[in-house]
Amino acid sequence: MPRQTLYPADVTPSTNPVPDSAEASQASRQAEIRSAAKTLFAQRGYHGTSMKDIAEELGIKAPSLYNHIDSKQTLLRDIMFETMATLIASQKAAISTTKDAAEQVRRSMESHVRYHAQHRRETIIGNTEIASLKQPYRRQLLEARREYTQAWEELVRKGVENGEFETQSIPLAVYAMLEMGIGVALWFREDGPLTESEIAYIYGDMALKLLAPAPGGSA
Amino acid sequence: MPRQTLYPADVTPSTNPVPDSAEASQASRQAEIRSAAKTLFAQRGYHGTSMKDIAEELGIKAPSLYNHIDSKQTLLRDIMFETMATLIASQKAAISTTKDAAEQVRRSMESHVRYHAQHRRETIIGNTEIASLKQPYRRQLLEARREYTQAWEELVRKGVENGEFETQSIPLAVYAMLEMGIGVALWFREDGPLTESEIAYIYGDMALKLLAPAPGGSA
DNA sequence: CCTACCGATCGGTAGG
DNA sequence: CCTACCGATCGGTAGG
Repeated sequence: MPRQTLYPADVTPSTNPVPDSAEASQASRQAEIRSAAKTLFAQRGYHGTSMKDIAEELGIKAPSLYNHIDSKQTLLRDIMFETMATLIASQKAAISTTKDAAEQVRRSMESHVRYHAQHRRETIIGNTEIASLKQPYRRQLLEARREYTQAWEELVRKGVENGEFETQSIPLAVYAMLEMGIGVALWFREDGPLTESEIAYIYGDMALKLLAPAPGGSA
Repeated sequence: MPRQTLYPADVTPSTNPVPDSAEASQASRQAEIRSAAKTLFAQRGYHGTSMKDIAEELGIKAPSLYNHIDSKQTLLRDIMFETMATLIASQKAAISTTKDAAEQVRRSMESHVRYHAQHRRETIIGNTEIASLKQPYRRQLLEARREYTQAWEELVRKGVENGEFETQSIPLAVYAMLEMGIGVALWFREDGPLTESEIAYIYGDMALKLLAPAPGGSA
């Protein structure tokens, strides 16, 4: 929807493997705008960032942005939806290669933590700017979040039913695990004392400890 | 600093146990403004809320607010600092009544969760509007946060040293515990399926599970 | 507590 | 991609 091409969506010229240069530069300019917006929205907030700020980041004037995007609001919307879609897809990929609940939780947590370590700007925007997203987009985004949470709850429920896990509350355990992983985005530094992989592993371990059955057993 | 009285700070008339009515209504009006600001900042964000919005909540015009407050920025600052001070004080109170590390962690977590369940607006503002806080206040607030985090780390370190706890990383375990408790503010509802006390207890348990030594022992 | 008002800035459009 | 410009709104002040 945000992408402007010379063709309507149903007549995309799929025969040309190399996009013509006008189209390519349009797309790359959009990517540059989106990246500048991510940096500034994360730093100053949506309402704290002006279109002029974004334009200056690219060395152009604010009105020129509108040759590439529809509005400030669609810029925010596209950033937030892309983020949720990527997160959901990465979890699906992570759990597809095993059937064991504990292993699925470990891989989900590692994927979750890696995503948030790699997408710090997007995470900050996602946590901070939900209120800045107008309807119906806000509702739709919360639905996408709900979908993600529910996938986690089903995973944990499966493990509880087969005795691998034990918890006083499945939803609370899931909220706790998701929230602690999101928090990684707030402090992770690529040049920090721990690598992304080390952190992902430790968080995977913590998730399993949270769900571990009591030593004595419950039966 | 935000409080306006008829007297300079060093000649407050402490002999009068009942504040005179002008002073009292000044103070209560300030409290009303701060409460309206908390609600709106949490809902729409700092930059998304205008002084006119806040004034309308009280049925007055925007310029009248300036009889009670210095600026929009000091309003935000006071909200955020009050929040951190309360949180730190409540943890100190929570750990003062026992010396056992596990029990201190449990009580800290319960206190942490209760605070965030009870102060949802303040938590949202605290997580969302750090960037809106100008220097030197932003720096000072982050220092206060650091103080809180360090108190937790010392608690956990003590438990690790005496063998009550086991973790691959003290700071990561602390970040995880703090973040999961903060998250309670995002979904807690007073009329929800679990009471604040039930949630606090479950989170206390989760904190201890996170720090539990492996069943086999490490020595 | 109000009205009247300030300069600054906002997102966005027109038109080239 | 630009300049010129729009109406709207912002935080805050003056003065009563």
